[in-house]
Formats: sequence, C-alpha cells, structure tokens
Amino acid sequence: MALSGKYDAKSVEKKWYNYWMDNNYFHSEVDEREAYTIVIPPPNVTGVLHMGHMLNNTIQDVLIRRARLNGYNACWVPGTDHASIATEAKVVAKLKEEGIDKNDLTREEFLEHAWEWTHKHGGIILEQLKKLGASCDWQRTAFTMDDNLSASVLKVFVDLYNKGLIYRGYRMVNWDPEAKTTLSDEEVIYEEKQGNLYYLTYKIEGSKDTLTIATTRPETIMGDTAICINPNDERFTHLKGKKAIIPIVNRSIAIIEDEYVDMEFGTGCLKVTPAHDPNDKTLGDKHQLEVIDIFNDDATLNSFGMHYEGKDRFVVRKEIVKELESIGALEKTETHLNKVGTSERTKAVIEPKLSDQWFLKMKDLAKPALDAVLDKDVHLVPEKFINTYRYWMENVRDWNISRQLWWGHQIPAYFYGDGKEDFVVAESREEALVLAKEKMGNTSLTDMDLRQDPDALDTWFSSWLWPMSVFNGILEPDNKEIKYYYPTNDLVTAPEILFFWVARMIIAGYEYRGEKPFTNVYLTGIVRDKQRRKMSKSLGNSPDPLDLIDQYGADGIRVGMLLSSPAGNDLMFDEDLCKQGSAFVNKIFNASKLVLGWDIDQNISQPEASAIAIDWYRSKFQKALVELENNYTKYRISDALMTTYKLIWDDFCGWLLEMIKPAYQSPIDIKTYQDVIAILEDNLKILHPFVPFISEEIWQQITDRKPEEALIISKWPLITSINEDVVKKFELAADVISGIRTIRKEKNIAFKETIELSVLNNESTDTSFDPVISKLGNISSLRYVSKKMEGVISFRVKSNEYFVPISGTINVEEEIKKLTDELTYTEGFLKSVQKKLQNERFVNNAPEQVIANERKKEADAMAKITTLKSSLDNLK
RNA sequence: GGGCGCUUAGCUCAGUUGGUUCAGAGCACUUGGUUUACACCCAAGGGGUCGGGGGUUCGAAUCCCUCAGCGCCCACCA
Repeated sequence: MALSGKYDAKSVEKKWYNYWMDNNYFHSEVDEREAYTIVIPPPNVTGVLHMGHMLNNTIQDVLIRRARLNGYNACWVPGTDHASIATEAKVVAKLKEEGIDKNDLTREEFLEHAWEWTHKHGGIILEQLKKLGASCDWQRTAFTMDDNLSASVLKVFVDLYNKGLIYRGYRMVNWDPEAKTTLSDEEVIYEEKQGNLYYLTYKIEGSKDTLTIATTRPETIMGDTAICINPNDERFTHLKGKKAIIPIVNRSIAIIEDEYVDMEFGTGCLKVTPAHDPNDKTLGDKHQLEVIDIFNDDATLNSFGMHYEGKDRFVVRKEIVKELESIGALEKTETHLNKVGTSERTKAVIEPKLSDQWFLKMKDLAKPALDAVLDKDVHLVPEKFINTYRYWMENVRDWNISRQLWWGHQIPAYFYGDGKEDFVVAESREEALVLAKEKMGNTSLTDMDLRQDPDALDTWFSSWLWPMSVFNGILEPDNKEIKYYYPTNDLVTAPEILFFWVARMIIAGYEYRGEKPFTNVYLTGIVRDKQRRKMSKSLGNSPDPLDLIDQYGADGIRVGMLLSSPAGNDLMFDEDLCKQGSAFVNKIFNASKLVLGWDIDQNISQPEASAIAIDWYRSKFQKALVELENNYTKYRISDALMTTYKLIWDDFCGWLLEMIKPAYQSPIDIKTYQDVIAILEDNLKILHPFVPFISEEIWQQITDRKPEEALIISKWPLITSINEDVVKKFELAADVISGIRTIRKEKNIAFKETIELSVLNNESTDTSFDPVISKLGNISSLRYVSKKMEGVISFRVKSNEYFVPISGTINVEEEIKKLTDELTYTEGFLKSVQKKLQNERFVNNAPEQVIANERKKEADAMAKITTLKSSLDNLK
C-alpha cells in the first residue's frame, strides 16, 4: 500500500484510537505476565484539561506504551477526584448565578445540585485525554466518590479512629469570613502587605508605670487576656508578677513570662489574644489564659467589642486607633511589612478561629514512609526532592482532616448527646446506633437521636488511598487484583503535591498493605510560558490543549511537550516546540511514503552501497537501543526522545535512505527493500511511545495486519550485537562526504555535476564505503593514488588526503593560506600535548589510558603536520 | 527566618566517578541549494574566557571556600 499527499493527523488519530479501543488493547486483566501499573493522578472531576495535564499524561502514556511493548501486562488506571472544596466552590458559584444561596439549601438539596454538576461536567477531562492518545484502561475508570471507594474511606477512618490515631480537637483554623467556612492551610495564600505597627501603652495596675506593646491588630485588644514578656529581659524585671490594664476596655490582665517573646522585636512586650492568633493560643494554653472571642462569623465584632459591636474588623481598626490616640494610649505608629493570609477563592483576609476539628496523628504513621524514600525503596525522580521530603516527614504535623463542606465524604461520627464526647464512629448509621447504645447503656436510643457530624473529609483523605482503592484493596485486601497490580510501578505527578498526596499515599500504603504504593515517583515541572509565568487560567496565558491538538496533531504536541522537560524542571512551553513536533511527524510520514512507494524489481541484485549502508544502520540502531534503555531506566524521557529523534531524522532519513535510494523512478532490489521494511518496522516500535498515532498508521500501511499484529502490542526490538567497526568506517566515510560537500559549496559545483576523487592513503583504510561515498558525493570515479596530486583542491580526513581536480584555475594563494592556518593550529595543538607529556607529574600521576591517548594525539598531530607541510611545498 | 536547588552558545537544556571523542545537543541564526519523500526539506557555517573571585590538583564546567543573581519548599515574630 502506498502513502500519498500530506499527512492528515486528525483523521488518522481518530481512526487508530477507535481501533485500539475496539480491540481492547488498553484493557488489562490479571494474567501470568508481569504487571506494570500506573494509577493516574486523578484530575478534578469537573476540571478541564490544562497544559500540566498534557505533560503529565503524555509522560505516563509514554511509559505505559513502552511497558506494553516490553511485554508487560500494562495497566494504566484512569479516574477523577471529587475535589471537595474546588468542586463545591464551583457549584456554589453556579448556584449564585442562578440566584440561589447555598445557605438557603439543605445539605441534601445542595448535594443534588453538586451531583448534577458532576454528571454534567464529570469525565469531560477524561474524554480530552483520549484525544491526546492516552492508553488508559477505561474499563477501570474510578471516581473517589464511587461506592466502593467511599466505603474504603469510611473503613479507613473508622479503623484509624479505633487505633486511636484520629482524634477530635479544639484548634485554631483558617476562617474565611466571607465564605463563612474554614479553609485548609493550602488554600490560604500569604501576601506581603504594607501595614502598620501600632505602639500601645498599657497602664500597670497599682502603679504610675506603663508598658508599651507593638501590635498590628489594635482592634483585638478586647480579646487580650495577658501581656507577655521574656523572662530574660532585664528591662522588664520590674513588671514581673504585676498586672496591666487594657486601655479603653479597662480590664486588668496578667503579665506573664515566656521565652517565646522575641526581645528584639517591637518593644519586647507582647499582647496575648488567644482567640485570634495561633501563637497566642499556644501561649494561652501553656499559661492557662482565658480565651475571649470578639468576632462574629462575618468578622464583625460581637458584644465583647463594646461600642464597636457590629462593625467590621477593619473599620474598627481605624476607629480604635483614633480613640486610643485621643486617650493618649497610642505612643506611635510605624509602617510594617507583614504577611497576610488571604483566601484563595474569596481573597478575604483569613481570620484565625478556634473550633472543633478532626485530626490524624501523623508522627508514627510517617516513619515507614520516611524510611522507604530514604532507603530508595520508593525512588523519587529527580532525587533532589528527597531532602524536601525528609524535612517534611521529620517535622510532620497532625493532619486536620475535617472540612466545613458538604461535597465529599461526610465524617462517619455520630453524636447522640450534647457533650463533646457524646459521639461514636462507625461505618454505618446502624452500627453507630448499636455502638452508641453500648456506650450510653441506653437501649431506648433510636436512629432519630443520632446526628452525623456535618463536616466532610479533606479531599486528600480519599485520594491517599487511590492506588489501593482503585483495586478495591481496602475493602477486600486479599482480592487477586490488588495482589497482582499492587505495588504499582510509576507515579507521575507534580512536585506541588508531594506532601499533600504522594507522601500520604506512601503512608497509607504501609499502614494498609505493609508495602509501598509505587516504586518510582516521577516529578514533573510546572508548565510555564516564555516569560516564566506559570500557565494559569486567571492569567490567560495557557493555550487550550485541544486547540493545540487540532493544530499540530496529538503526536506533534506529545513530542513538543517532551522535547524540553527533564524531570523536576519547569517546562518553558513554546508553541514552536509543537511545530517542531509536527515537523518530526511529517518527516516520519514522508520517509515512509518514500519507502512504501518504491517499485520492487526481483531481478536486480543489491548494490554494494545498500548492503553496507544497511549493515551500518543496524549497528547504529542497536547503539540507539542501548542508549534508550539507559535513558528510560533513568527516566530521562526527553533524552530518550532526542535519541529517537536523531536516529530517525539524521541516521535513518538523512543517511540510510539517501544511501539506498534508487534513482528517480527506478525500482529497488528486493533484498534492500525487505531489509528497509524490517528496519522501518523496528523504527516504528521505538517511535510508538512518543508518536503512537503516526507509528500505528505507517505500521498498518506496510502490510495488512490482523488485530493481534497491531503495533501497540508488538514486541520491542531486542538488543543484539553492535558492529563498532562498521560504525567507525561509516564515520570516516561521512567525513569524506562532508569534505566533498564543502568543496562543492566553496567552488560552487552543483551536486548534479559529477566530480572525480583521488585518495592518497596514508594509513590503512577500508574501501567498503567507497560506493557510498561515490553515490552521496556524486563521484564519477574514485581512485587511489600513490603520490600527491598537483593543481587540484585537496582536503584531509584523518591522515588521508583527498584530491579533487577542478576545471579552471586554482587560487593558489587561498589554498596556501588555508593550509598555513591549519598548520599553525595543529602545531600549537601539538605543542600543548607535548608540554603535557613532558610534565613528569602528569606522566607519573595520570592513568595509563589518559597518557596513551595523549600519545596518540601527539602522533596524529605529527602525521598531520607532515602531510600539511608537503602539501604546502607542492603548492609553492 | 530556616532548608534545598539553580547560574554552560541568542533560547531551552545535556555534561555520570575531576582526564579519550570536553566545551556539547536541539531550536534559532547566517550562507548556499528544484539533490522530484519531505522548503514541516537538504548542505555548509558562525556562536560560549561553563555567573564573578579565590583555592585544592600534574589537570577543574566538574571538588572546596567566597561573592552576586535567580528559583522553589517550609515557617503566620506580635
């Protein structure tokens, strides 16, 4: 079958993706082969594909396709994450547009909207992945809120609770007064803001003395319950044991001592407001201070705010400063740069707030997960992330797993009374009732008396089980799938979620299977634009991936993404890379078109040039295979691509095809044809992970294939032997051809004009590539001569000299200058080599190999100088 | 404030344990080209004192120190 015209990526990609799907090649079942598994980092269920996904999933697809070709039972599990807060925010926003306020809805009503939204938008992103060519096992598509995955979450929660690892605590959390919800630390963005530092004067009880504190938040003085000084601060020894009086409020508070106070900052005196500052809370707990919360949920002041009640915190700040000034309690105001936490979504300034939350004790859980990475049992790529990982794991803090949200897994804790401890934790309401009855000793308790905790679990509390839950390994720990596919092989994800997700998956893996969830973690970089800005929707600097696929083809994008993306480094995305990618695809197409378009003549024998060329390419290919193996094992995907790219473009297209190409409209001999087809097929195999579509297309065009003969499930070429000798001989020939081309260019000799070439052999040289030289140099006759020729242009390769007689006069001056320059350079080079060899310390200390090389350089240089000199003599 | 990392050709990056082929690749650039698979092409070129300075060594892009610039992660000094 012949190819013709231009490559039509769109129709080809559609055709083969459907073919792969129809033949179920992506699907994996437990069998006797070794498994190779990847679980996808589940994107947000209602998300759309962005450039980060493109990079991520391209890499995963390359790995999974290569594993498939290598004979593994390759299984790539796709799926989506319910993304609790992100999705809930979208639903709230959408409802708002429709004039519905979340607060007016019941939980059930809201969830109905959320599910509707999920069903409408859910999975769009997975459809987009198909366009990219992702060979996921779609029959295994999972969602973190699927029944069995949800059940897994509850089972784990109950289990950890029963182990005493989950507890309920009254803690300070991030409060978004605009959305009236708490936020996770990750959703708080700290921004540097120019603010003020106010110096406030407090009177000392029973004395004329005063003390001055510095604060950024004068409006919180109503919540002050102590003043703190450093016990080592000699300036304040007179204050020890005294009490201070809050201005305006006129309440007296203790002066406590704690080394926490930085003597250098401000005045060295600190006002303590345990309800509104995490550090103050810690201090308060330590010194058993009263906690006075002065804010309402919307960050207006409550009744503790006295005459400021009902006013917003920032309004109060302005007003109270004036009042303080008027009563002489404001000593001074300084500008002060501080970091203010703001809500990622509402931009509201976060208010620290105390509330009841659920926590998971992390320290003991983290231990095996830390060791796994340090021992390289779980291998982070690149390794630079190991340090960060260790630091985080060694300083891991308890994980706040509750969120004041509805969308997600509702915490399976059931309250049956009003006391803080009047609750039970169970996988189901029925169990909870039983437990509650037991706990209370009250058999009259009914289902009606149970109130489930309204909070939902942190999204990561479900995704940390992902590598297990997708194989149902939590609910049925002994099922054959989890035993077969777990631990998975590679995880490809972004470093941003190393802690939130990767570390926690490792933790969960050891806790629930006593084994790591994956062997390698490939951390990609962030996709940035040319100006190094992170690509984001809000900046509008991210191209639409689907438009790109439309324009450059999926294969083109895949190559474009991979051309410059070493692990862990950010990727400076440039559309030109996609252009280069589609140019590569075009090159593959055209080369195949050439080969498949040849007419075969059974009766002509194989030209010498073709025989040697094919011999050479086979060795070149083998060398590339070895290099690829090395690249892939080190997860150097870009290098693997570049190795393939150069092999195909330069060696296959640039050299091999040119060497064997029959004259225009002439037929090719059968032997060469068959050899080239075999080579082409091997090429397609190593190309396939990067450019799955075009490679399958060409593969199928070569001959009719049965479904079990598709490229996607073919066998990766074997590494056999490399003939280094022929590779070396070729390189010499290539240098000669290059020399001829240079002369043609310098002397303006068109290619179609044949030239004669004479060779003076100064070292034993093989002649096997002479037919190739003649063909690619368009040489009419290639002769060996025994002495220098005169009146000709010459060039040297190694110590051989080549002479090209040309018509017309030779510019002797020019030739002399060229030769002289080369001679000067070579002499200088020889000098430096000899200097090195005369250095005794070098000769005594350097390894033999290195010295031998220097001696060879010396000999080569001397030989070259001899030939250069005699050439010069001839010209003069 | 603490920790980690980076700085090599105009751009994006390789450079394994210091020593053949160590100063490289791809792109871009310059020049030339109907060499009928491909101008998404072919060929030939130019381009870097490896961020600055110092040290160790026979020998440093590579190891050490120091300075400068950049990036990331962690941390709410009121």
